[in-house]
Amino acid sequence: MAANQTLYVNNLNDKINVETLKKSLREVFAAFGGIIDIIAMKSLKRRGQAWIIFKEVSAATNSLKSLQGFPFYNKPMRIAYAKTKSDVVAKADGTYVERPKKIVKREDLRKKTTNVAHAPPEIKTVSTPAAPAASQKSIQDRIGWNPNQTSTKASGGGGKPAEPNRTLFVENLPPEATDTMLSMLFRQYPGFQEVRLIPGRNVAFADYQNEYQAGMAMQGLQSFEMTPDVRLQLSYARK
DNA sequence: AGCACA
Repeated sequence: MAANQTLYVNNLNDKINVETLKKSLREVFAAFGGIIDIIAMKSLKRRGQAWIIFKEVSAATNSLKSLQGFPFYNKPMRIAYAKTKSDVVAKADGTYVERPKKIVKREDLRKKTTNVAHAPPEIKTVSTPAAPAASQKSIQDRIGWNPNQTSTKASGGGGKPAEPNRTLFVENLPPEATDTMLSMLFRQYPGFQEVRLIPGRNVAFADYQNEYQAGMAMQGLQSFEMTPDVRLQLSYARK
């Protein structure tokens, strides 16, 4: 696909409310350059996808390469260049031509309304503050998702497992893992407080409000497949 | 799976 300053992202978790999804996408992609807009919609045909419109093609290219397969709300992102130019950029180009509005067929309306009734409940968004906004520069320096990790054996620390407590010990992270990346993952679970990445080791600690919530997160994320051959290893932290 | 522009 030809390079484009707009990226097409799919395989997104469609249980996540679009507004929070867009915010989170922005957090992650903004590390690579200026973003003009992010478009995501929740209709049947369009959910699970988003368009990230960058100011520069180079930013699109870099983020495409580095974030391919990035675990985002529990699903690896699939990223490609968008097939066509976004309206905003065409407008700026002067190449924009009005496109005929989509006719909504009665069939589609019917589907839409029936589906509302049977729609699965949305995952409630956890009311934890977003990851502290690190400076543009520092994220840029530190983010880097390398999909070709070789898996390192998680030691588990050896010895007897720690008692359940509110802090999780996270092992087997790719060396380029960042706080932003990890908070994406852990903040989906209620009670999330913060995640601390330990520099130089492929390890982090994730705090929840109590050990019960930590346990839920541990169950949910245990062995999470960061890549086909790298799985997260979670245990309670030793104190 | 699905490439939009509210």
